[in-house]
Amino acid sequence: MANSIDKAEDGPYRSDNRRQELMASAAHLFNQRGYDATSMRDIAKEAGMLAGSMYYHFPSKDDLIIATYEEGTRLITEAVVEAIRDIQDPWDRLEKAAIAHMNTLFGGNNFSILLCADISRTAPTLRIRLIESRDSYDSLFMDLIESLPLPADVDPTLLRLSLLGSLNWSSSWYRPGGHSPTQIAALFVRLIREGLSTTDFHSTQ
Amino acid sequence: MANSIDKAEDGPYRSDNRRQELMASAAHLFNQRGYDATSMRDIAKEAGMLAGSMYYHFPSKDDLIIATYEEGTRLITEAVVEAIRDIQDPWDRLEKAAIAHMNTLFGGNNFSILLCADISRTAPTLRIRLIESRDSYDSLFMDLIESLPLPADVDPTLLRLSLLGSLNWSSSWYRPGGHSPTQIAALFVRLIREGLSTTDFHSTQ
DNA sequence: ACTTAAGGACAACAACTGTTTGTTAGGGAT
DNA sequence: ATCCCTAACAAACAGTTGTTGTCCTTAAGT
Repeated sequence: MANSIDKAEDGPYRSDNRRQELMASAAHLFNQRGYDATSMRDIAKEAGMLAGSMYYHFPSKDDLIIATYEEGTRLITEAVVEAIRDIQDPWDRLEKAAIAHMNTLFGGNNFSILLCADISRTAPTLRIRLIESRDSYDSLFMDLIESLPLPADVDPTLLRLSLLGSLNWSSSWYRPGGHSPTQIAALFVRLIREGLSTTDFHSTQ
Repeated sequence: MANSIDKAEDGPYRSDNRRQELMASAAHLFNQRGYDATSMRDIAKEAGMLAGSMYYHFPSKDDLIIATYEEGTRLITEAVVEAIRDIQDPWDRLEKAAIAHMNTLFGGNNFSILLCADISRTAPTLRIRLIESRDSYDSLFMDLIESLPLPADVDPTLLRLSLLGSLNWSSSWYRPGGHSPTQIAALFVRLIREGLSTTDFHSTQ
């Protein structure tokens, strides 16, 4: 299951092709230092090759960035879709989705968490491609939220932005050892579902 | 009121000192392109001087970054403190604080919105200084949240992170013309206060 | 065993990075 | 009228950036 990732397209590849390792190294460093602060030489060094050699696999740094980012959306989309497959209740679906979202972000895969980085300050050409990729994932949450029984005066888009804001912002403060990703996601969904009113109406569960 | 900003410390300055313009140009570009993608020459050009000349005002790029960032925390702290001064009710105080927060972010000052940029991927030396500055602002919200009547099973820290996550994430999607900063802030506070339960218990106000 | 292309090493590129240097025009106080 | 210091210019610094071309090695197909 590890040797067919992302070679969906075509072409003959040798068994010692290191495209995957390259992407993993890139994702790791992008997370650690950000896109700009990570040089092609840094990535190559971590992957055990020279900078110029990477241009066999990726025509430019931007293409490498896009590839890792899209791998991130692919993985997290897969996880969320799987998590809500058999759930019917709209609120439950949202909760399971949020939990899968968080567990994927902090579950060891270095790709999905790239989605949490703010891309609004990157170069326009690159940004457009990344936004495109993320939008397809966001629409998944949009559907979940529009399935909720909402008060008429609440904009579902604003609601999605609030939830995803809370969840994604966690990438800047989450550290293993405290609350688990599952706990965090469950609380954040509970917040927008029940609020914090201590009137005893909602103190159960 | 515009000529005494940030010259609180000491020293004789000439009336044509352009430190302020320099900081404004820097903040503008930092917001637009991010720290790394903004070169000293870019900033100097926007301010109408040469790169080397900036080193009279700031000993390094990091110092310039820190100065603009701290100006941002100063301004937003001022706005929030002012907004909650005469409010007593804990929930009202939180709401007014969130509203002041958002209005300052998008109110035209180019400094405060720097607080919304994710700094977890910047160079460690710089990051420490920025975190220090932001923590002092965050503690303001921590106090507001700890004053709320909270259920025992809700971690106030997690609550603060959820709210500030929602609010700050808006810097990546907010555009004038849609919902106002005030509306957005009010909704986000209402969410964690009442939730979205459509059981009619909380549909008043 | 031979051929071919995949995969990568290596060196060099021009452009750009933050920073430093030496120097100078001019405002402010004496 | 003098002198100091602010504020900026202009040019250069050494290092790093993404990228490219050329060359070599090696795995796979026949």
